[in-house]
This record gives sequence, C-alpha cells and structure tokens, in this order.
Amino acid sequence: MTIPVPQRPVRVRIAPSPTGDPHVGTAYIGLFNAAFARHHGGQFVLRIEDTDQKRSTRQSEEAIYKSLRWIGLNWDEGPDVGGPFGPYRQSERSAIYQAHTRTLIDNGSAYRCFCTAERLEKVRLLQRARKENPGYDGHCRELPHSESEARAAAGEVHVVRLKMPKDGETVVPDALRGAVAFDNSQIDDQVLLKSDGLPTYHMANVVDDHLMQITHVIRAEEWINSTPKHLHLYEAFGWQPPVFVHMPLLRNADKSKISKRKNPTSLEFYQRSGILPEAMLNFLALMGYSRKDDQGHDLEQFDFEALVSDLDLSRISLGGPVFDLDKLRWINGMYLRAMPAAQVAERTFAWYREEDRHAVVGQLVQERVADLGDFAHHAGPFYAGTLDYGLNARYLLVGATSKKKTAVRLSRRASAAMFEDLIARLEALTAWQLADVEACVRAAAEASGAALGDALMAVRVAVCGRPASPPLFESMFAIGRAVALVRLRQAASLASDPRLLQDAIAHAQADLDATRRALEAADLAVQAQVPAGAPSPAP
RNA sequence: GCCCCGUUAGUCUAGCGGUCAGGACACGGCCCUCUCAAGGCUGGGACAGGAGUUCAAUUCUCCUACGGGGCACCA
Repeated sequence: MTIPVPQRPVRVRIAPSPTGDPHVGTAYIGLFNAAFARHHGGQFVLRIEDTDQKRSTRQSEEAIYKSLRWIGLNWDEGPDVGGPFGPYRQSERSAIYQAHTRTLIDNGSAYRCFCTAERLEKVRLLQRARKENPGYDGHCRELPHSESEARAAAGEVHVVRLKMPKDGETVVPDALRGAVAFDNSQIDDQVLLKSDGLPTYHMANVVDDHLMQITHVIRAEEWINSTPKHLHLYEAFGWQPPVFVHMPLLRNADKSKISKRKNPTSLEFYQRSGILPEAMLNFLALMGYSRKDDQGHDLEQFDFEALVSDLDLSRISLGGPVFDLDKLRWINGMYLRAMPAAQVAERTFAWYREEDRHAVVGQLVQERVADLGDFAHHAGPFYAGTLDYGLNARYLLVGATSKKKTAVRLSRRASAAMFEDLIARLEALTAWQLADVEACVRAAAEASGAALGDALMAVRVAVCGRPASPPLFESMFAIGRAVALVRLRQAASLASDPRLLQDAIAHAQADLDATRRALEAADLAVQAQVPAGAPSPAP
C-alpha cells in the first residue's frame, strides 16, 4: 500500500500537549512527520495543544522546544517561530473554536448538553451495573432549539456535543492498515466544547488541521479509535479530511504502552545521560522502520538525511516496538566510535559544558577534593543516567543500616512507598527549585515515619548511588529533575521487588567474595615462597 | 464488558506464494590482546495454534489464542 499524496503541498504536524517532561514518543512521531514533510518538500508544523488548562504549563512547552531541537528536529511553523497559519498555541485560538462550534450547532451537527458531572457519573454507574457500554445517554440530544438557545442565553453551564449517527458504520481509511470499520452505535456523542469554553482535543484538532491545511495526520495508534469522530466532524463542516497514518505505539519491555514508570521517557534524561542526539534519532527511526545496505542486509546506522531520501511510510511495521535501552546504548557507542578521535573528546567536553549544573557541582565537590583529579570521582553521579547500586542497594531499605537504637526500619514495601510518595511530590512541582526539592524530600521523609536521617540516606543512595555524597538536596537539585526521577523510580522498583533487590546485592557480594578469595590466595602464595628456616609469620 | 489494531528468536527487524527464513542488539564460544573495550570468526535461538485457498504457504482468507490500544468536560 502506498501513501496517497494529494496535489497540494504536503503539510504535516505534531501536536504535543505541554503537560510534562518532553516525551520520547513525541520525538518518535515528530521524526516521521518531519522526514515525511522533507521527503515531499512540504512543511512540518509544531502546534501546542494546551487546551487542558489544569495540566499545561509554559515550562513544559519550553522544554519540548528544547528537547526537539536537541534531537535535531526543526519545524517550519510553530508558536516560537511563527508562520502564516498562527497562532499555533490552541489556548490562543478559543474564538476560532467557538465560532466553529456555533456553526455546528446551527447546522444541526452538534448540540448543547446541560447535564451535570454528577448526572453523567450516575449514568455511567448505571450502565456499568447493567453491563452496557459506557457513554453519553443522549439526554440533551433532542432538546428543542429554542430551549437550548434560551438556557444558554440565560448563562446556564453547558458543553457542546457532536451528534453522532446512531446506526450505520464509519470507515476510517488508514494509510497503513487499509479500511478500518467502526459501528456508529459504538461511538459516543463526544464533547467538543468544554464548559470552560475551550475545545476538547477532537474539536481543536480537526479545526486546526483544516485551517492549517494539514494534508497528512501522522500520529500514534492510540488515536485510531477516535478517528470516526474526527471524520464526522470533517463531514459536518463539509471539509475534506486529511490522509490518516497511525503509527505503532512505543512499548515497555512488557509490551504495554511506553510509560515513565517502566522506562525513562523524558528526552532530557537521555540528553543528560550522554546519549548523542543523532544516535537517539537513529534509534527512534529503527522503531518500526528499516533500511537496507548494499548486501540487502538491514542497515543499522543512518542519519536523518538518509531517512528522508528513501522514506516510505507504508513500510512501517505495525507491531509495537519495545524500547530497548541496550540497543540505544549500542548505537550510541557506534556513533562515538565512528567519529574522529579528537571529536569524541570535543563532543564530551561540549556536553559537560552545555550542562547547567557546573556552578552547583563545583561548589558541592570543592570541599571534598584534594586535587583536580578527585573531581571526576565525586562528580560522577552528576553526569550520568541510571546507576548501578551494587552492594549499596541495601541502603534503599529505609533504616535497615541505621546504627541508632531507636531507628525505625521500614519494610521493602514501606521503603518503596516512600520513594513513590517522593516521586509524586517531585512530579507535582512546576519548577525545579532547590527549596522545593528540599521541601518534597523532607515531606516524604516525614510521611514515611522513619527518622529523617534514615530516610534521607535511602534517598541519597537512590539518587547518588552511594551512601557518601555531597549534601542531598543540593545534589538532587544539580542532578536535575529528569535524571533524579528516573533514579528514584529505579530505586522504587528495586525496593518493591525482592528478587531484583536480592539479585543486585548478591551480584555485588559475589564480586566482593571473589576479591577476598583472590587476596587470600595471594597471601598463601606469599607464605609458600617464604624460604625454609625463616621464622613463620605470626598466626 | 464492548470495539479496534497487532502477532517472524528475549529484543529491533528483512521477507511481500517456491528462501538453507537474512541482518542487528543481547547471550555463549574462539581469535586478537598487558587489562577492559572495540574488532573478527562462530554457536544456540523465530514464522502463536488450527482450518481453508493453492501444485506449493511465514507470505492470501477465516477461526482461536495471546499481546496491545480505545471506550473522559486528558490529550
């Protein structure tokens, strides 16, 4: 199957929601969008979907720009670079959506719904009890036009819903999967305009994609089920829908949709771990796509330009690819090895230099170094991704190694819960400020019920990998949100899984034992060489 | 529960009716080597199962199983 390309210029977009750390999934979809646009000489648009006022933040938006640029993606139009179809931030387009919603109400494709959240909740509960499909029951669907207008005019709180056909089916032409049919009876009367006057994803998406003249919607597979709604919106407006291409979802090792619980998903984490952006991009390209070398074998190494030149989206494989850190690291190493030697050092120093933590790290390490060479030892944890806890994993159990008689020793579960609590607190922070980080750690420590020092030790080892480190709060602050969170999640899963924890400790212990045996053997060897007649060493 | 998508080794993939089912990561062995890497060689390891179509199915169709996704005033 080939991807249809209309006569007009190809225009594609990514539409990330600025609600958290810049996600590898965004970069993944962005990569194929950007490559597709370039391949066809079209434009690649970045649109910010910040209609969820509760969760969207400006920091997150900035972080998205930074990370996408880091990985080498450039957009032709977007909130930060402008363009002829702006504004590119949905929160600045409310009037547009409201006007369009109005036309849908007027032409009978949508209707106002005055149902309260409580009523909807009740309906859902009832439906579940009766084992029916959850969905809106159509209570306000047939309200007379005059009543609807009057109640709205009176200022009654309401949403606007799409009037989906009750029967028949809607066929989604997916460029990779062919025709995908959905029974209309399965499809809910989707809310288009929320009671706060802002549109939902579905509405904003369709309106923007049309107004921005998007020709191909290349997005993640999780959207395929809502595409019938989008198709009906296009129809209701009398617009021509774009070509839909649903990409497979990146997966965790257990095949579930990739998540920060089970994988580092923040692009910042990879940047701070010393992954090269071109290696990351290459790795992402390999997820579902492949190219051939001269001998017809799979080609592992290629850059963006190469991807652009022979891109054929219809060759995307549809099984959800597992995000394999081992392979990422291998690719990264391959890139490093392929560089001129001088460049490796150059890139490394540049990477150190572009980091924002030097001042803090220098200060923290200063008191502990006797010579310049000591820096690397003490600063190690500040310039790394995940850590190997080894024998130190035992400190991850709160209080377990405490020398205080009164120490409160937390169970594995309770220790893991303390980490989870801390993670939740840190995730809730809108900015990464020293004082806030400290407050979070102190609060989590206190909530755990353990002595402050014991809880801090567990956090210290989780974040720094060692029981001896510069002051914890400053260290966490310098290590940064992305890396600190990944390490805490790693610690949490280690603490909650007895097998993992034991393995980690047993592994390190085995190394230690081997060393001890080697030393003993060496001692014996020395004794054996003692010449006859010499006094034997004291026992 | 209902709907949709998917299924080649632990993982990423090639394959598009006839192949010794190819490559890569990871894993094991050997070589190289002062160590560790890197590199070279090499080994084990896959078409989820069952029907059908066909002279011939990994490849086409259907069923089953398994995996995933969706069913919000989140995107």
